[in-house]
Amino acid sequence: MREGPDIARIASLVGDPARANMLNALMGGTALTASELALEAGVSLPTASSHLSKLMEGGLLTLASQGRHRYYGLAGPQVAGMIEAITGVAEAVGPKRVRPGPRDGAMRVARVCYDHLAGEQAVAMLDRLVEKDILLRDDREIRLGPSAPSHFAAIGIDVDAKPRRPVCRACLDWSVRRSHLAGTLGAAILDKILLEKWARREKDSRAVIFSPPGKQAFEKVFLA
Amino acid sequence: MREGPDIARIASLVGDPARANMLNALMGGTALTASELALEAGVSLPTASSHLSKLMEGGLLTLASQGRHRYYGLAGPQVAGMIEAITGVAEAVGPKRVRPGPRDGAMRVARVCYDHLAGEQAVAMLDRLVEKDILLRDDREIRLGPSAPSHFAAIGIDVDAKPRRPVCRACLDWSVRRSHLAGTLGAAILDKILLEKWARREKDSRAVIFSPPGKQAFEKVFLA
DNA sequence: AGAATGCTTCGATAAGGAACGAACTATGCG
DNA sequence: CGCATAGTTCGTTCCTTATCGAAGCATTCT
Repeated sequence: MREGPDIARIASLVGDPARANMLNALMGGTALTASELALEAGVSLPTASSHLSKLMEGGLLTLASQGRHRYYGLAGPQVAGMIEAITGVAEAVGPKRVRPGPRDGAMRVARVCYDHLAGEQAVAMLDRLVEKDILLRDDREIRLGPSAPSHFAAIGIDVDAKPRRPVCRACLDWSVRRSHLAGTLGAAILDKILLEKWARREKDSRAVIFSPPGKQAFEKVFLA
Repeated sequence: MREGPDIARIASLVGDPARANMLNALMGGTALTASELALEAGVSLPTASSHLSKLMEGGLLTLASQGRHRYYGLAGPQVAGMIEAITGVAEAVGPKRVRPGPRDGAMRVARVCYDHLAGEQAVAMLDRLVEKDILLRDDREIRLGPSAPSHFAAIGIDVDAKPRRPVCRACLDWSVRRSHLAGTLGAAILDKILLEKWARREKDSRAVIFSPPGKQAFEKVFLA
């Protein structure tokens, strides 16, 4: 009965269906209000509020107050990674509650993971960027290559601004068991994809659907 | 309230303190009996048994019956990875319940992760093996290099036997945020380390303590 | 100021599940 | 064959916690 980090505390926070639904919704990357999360989890507003304060106290969420709106979001990439890991196990072990339909297929191809793109497309993109030495990877560490600033500047992404968060980070992909690109650069690329309307977010899902021309444009820029 | 994989179910299995302690104990890699796990979790035998059947039903454990002994073990590397991910969050978020003492330091340097070595030593080892082209890594995928068979044969490890489980696999390290070597090769190397008595397992802990000559020998073989 | 929205706190209820002792099954030993 | 050890099942008790309605704050709009 040794005392390590309190893993049961964290796991039990995720272990409630209502809270799990909320966290899952937040994996979409956008911060949501208490009412939206209540709807998402299928509980009343007071109940949701209670859950949210527990998640806050547990350090899994961050809160941004804007006037009378209070936006809840995942506390960070590490939390998002944990949720993906649990999802992976649930997926593998689960009694195939949903047969792999077209929606699951879409999730496998491309989905939002917290604030960046995940799925086969994202894995392929990272591979190609590394192959072209635009990014340099050494294990989990990913660094910008010499040609990165000009390459990304050409598509309107500034990688020179140095924010608190790392620019590049590898994030593990449960569907493909490979890594894809996270960090501010990963987030910026997802922004770009949605801004250019190369793809749209599936309503009420983390799936990202590329339009045929959008896919071509994406591949031209990132997989060429 | 969309229906994905049942993440709450899995998380709530880990979310009970008794079960969390059991899983944590099993992260040591050796399968344990119900009585041992009961002791570990600080509960009575019937209680432990009940928890164990829940974990079994949830697909998190495997059971190997040997006579009147029933050995429980983690269901696989994916489950182990999930536990490490949750541990990482708990560690980061946790109210520093235990100040980083010598034991924590040891865990950071080298520890057992399921069936292979983790920690700074393990990360350094993988880096070096890749650097020497004995292993080839491309993202999470790790393959054997041409010189691998002879190199490992020299220290009594046969990498040509092809079992079901992959020979090489990257496993994420919460203490260092980098990957170390898992898979059958990772397991074989840990075996080797313990067999040669280069290091000993800390009693009741996942920490692995190298003796001064053992550390030299290890570095000569794997970090040279 | 007054009304309306967004959210949290309070209080009561109810359900789930963790705990243990006792009884039961199964394997191994003399 | 009996006794001991390892483990599961059963039944009961008890505590935790999820839930919602009603009431209370806070912020914005008119």
